[in-house]
Amino acid sequence: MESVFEIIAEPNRRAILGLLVSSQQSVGEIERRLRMPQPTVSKHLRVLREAGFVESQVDAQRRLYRLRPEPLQEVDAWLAPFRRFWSVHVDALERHLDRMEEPTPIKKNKRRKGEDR
Amino acid sequence: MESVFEIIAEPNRRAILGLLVSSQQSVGEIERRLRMPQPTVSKHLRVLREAGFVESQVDAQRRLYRLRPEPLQEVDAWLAPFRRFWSVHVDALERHLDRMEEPTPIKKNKRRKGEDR
DNA sequence: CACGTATATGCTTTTATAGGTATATAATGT
DNA sequence: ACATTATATACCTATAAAAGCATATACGTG
Repeated sequence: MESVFEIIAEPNRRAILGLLVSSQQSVGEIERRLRMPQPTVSKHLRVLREAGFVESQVDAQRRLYRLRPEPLQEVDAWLAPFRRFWSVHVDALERHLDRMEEPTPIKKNKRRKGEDR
Repeated sequence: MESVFEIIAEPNRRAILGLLVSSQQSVGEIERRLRMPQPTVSKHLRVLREAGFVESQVDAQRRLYRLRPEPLQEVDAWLAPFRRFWSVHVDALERHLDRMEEPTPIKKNKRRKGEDR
């Protein structure tokens, strides 16, 4: 499990991260809220911990897990160039739609055979 | 392969998306630039296409693939609550570091056994 | 010290997916 | 019609990882 992307590919792990974003939780709380077997929770928490997504603090027999920002920031950073891409394309779409406002000569269908979408 | 997260978990697919962000490419161009066997490229492109990350346009024997924004925007949307989380925590860290500027009484090590990080 | 509670780990089985190689399909030019 | 180029797909194998269950470890309390 090398990359942060593989870590967040697992739905249960995303659910756990989603829980922890509001506040820290014990393993048992996560177990109850997500209705997930305890070993499953512990195993996913281990993966998340070793990848730096969460850290734990001992509180008697409990372990309180809380979020750490770095790995998700890494995902955020990876998205940066694509954000630029799609803002450009929203602009292009808007310009296109603007042109649609004009008198509207009816166009022929120019789609070619084998082209999708 | 249900979720967008599983799709981008694969490094070759992320590489392909990274290539396409600048401009559309044919399968052969992707193959050469990423030094990836052609069937590998085609298979990953199929996955990406079926998940809506890319679309293709026929150009003679070639197929030109280009990016579509929606699935990555979905990832971006998933990150939103975490962004709020880490901006809060950067603030907290800053306040903490500010306090460190003060006269600095030497503290004892309070870490408990079994606590990580 | 025995017991209950909380969490972690070990083992086994199942499943999904990526890679490799060969081959199929499609379009083009001669 | 045939050869060439470009891309897609089929089949097989290897591998990794998730789930389930049992069990181990750790702490706290009577």
